[in-house]
Amino acid sequence: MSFIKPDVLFSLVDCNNFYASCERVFSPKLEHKAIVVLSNNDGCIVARSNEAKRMGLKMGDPAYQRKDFLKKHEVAIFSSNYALYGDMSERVMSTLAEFVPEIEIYSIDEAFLNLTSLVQQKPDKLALQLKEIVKKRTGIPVSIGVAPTKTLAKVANHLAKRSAENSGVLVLSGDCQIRRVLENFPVEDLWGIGLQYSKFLEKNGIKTALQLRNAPDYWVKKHLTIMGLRMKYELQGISCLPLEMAPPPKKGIGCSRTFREAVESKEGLREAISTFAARCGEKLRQQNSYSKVITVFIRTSPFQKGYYCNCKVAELPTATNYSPDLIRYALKALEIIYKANCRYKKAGVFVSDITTVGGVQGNLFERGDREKPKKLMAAVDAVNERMGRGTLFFAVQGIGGEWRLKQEKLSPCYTTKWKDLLVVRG
DNA sequence: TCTGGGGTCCTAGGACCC
DNA sequence: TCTGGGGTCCTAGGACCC
Repeated sequence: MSFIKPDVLFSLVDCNNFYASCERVFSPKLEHKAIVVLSNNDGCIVARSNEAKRMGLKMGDPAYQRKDFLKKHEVAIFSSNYALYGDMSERVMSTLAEFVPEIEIYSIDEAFLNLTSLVQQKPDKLALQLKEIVKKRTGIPVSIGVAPTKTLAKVANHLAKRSAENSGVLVLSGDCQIRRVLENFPVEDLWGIGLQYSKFLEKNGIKTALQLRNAPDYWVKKHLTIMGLRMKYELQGISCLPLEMAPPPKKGIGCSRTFREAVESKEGLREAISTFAARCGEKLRQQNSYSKVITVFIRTSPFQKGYYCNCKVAELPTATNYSPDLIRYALKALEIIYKANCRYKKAGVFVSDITTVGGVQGNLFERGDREKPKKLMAAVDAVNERMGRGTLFFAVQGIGGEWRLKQEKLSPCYTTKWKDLLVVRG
């Protein structure tokens, strides 16, 4: 029995080792060299070039535990440079969009494409062309999987990446081929199967994607929820997950950081919390929405004795995206949960109960001009957009401070700062 | 000494309404 | 024909993704 509708064709384009590849684009001497990129505060390894993967470096390895190893093997180390990666991502995505109008930008380094209307050409040829043009224009290597559903396109992509012989492109078509592939595909590598589910499935004798595909509907739904059932159908070639071309507005927005050094003073925390609240405001304004609930949390290191973690959820009198308001209420919340003599290592601010511009509830007791704060924020955002984030900020956010990021191995912002522009010598 | 950050969705269970 | 507490909202918690 075949469920395959040959007229629908999804593709997943995934940048190979994205952060590491971005760094390599601007340092060609790193070609064929091992590269790792670290998380904020140079904490953990979050990206690795193939060479680094082959050395046994793992995603999430704490950097300090690997310091000697990295040095000994002359691994190139970078702090995360999100300005660079974000800009490179835009270049990759706009290149793809130029050739395939139906595109869903799924993450900073992945996009789903709908190739259905483009398969006058053979899909494998088309995918290969896309891969080449992206590499040529941006310098970023990508892998491409093509299949009748998103979940199968993920499978195809996974295999394309791992086998050199299909040159980074794999088209899955026909139920026979799909079954053959799924029979050898570990269930834990499926999109939507994490550690807990894979342990559970293993215990129940399900080790391959094909076994999951063949499990009874009611059993899958009972234990893996409706999401699991959808996944099962998708593995059968029945598309349940449509392409989402316009990202829906976020339902919650947050900003949190681990501090470079522990913070004990209330003043230090006030700076950090103000900065996070202001950032939440920026993000809200970016998607034209307002929030009515703000949550503040602070915590000490969970790896140390005397762990303290607390949060305060506060309802705002009226939905807002005005940074001074958000800062004011966040600091009020901080007062309630702050405990002296703690070495705080992390803090954050979340905003939720988000409404769109038109949905704001007025407040009877609200005073003053509604337009003025709006104009002020628009002006601040415009300056920061042009001159770089943090050019204009509120005094309470402070400058310096032990909580700010450690980024000792930061590469230049080659594509977003004039002063960092790459200089080519003849 | 040193261990990231930002999201999504689903379900169960309780409160409350009729 | 079958003849039963049902429906809605909210929250906490747990799974997942990159």
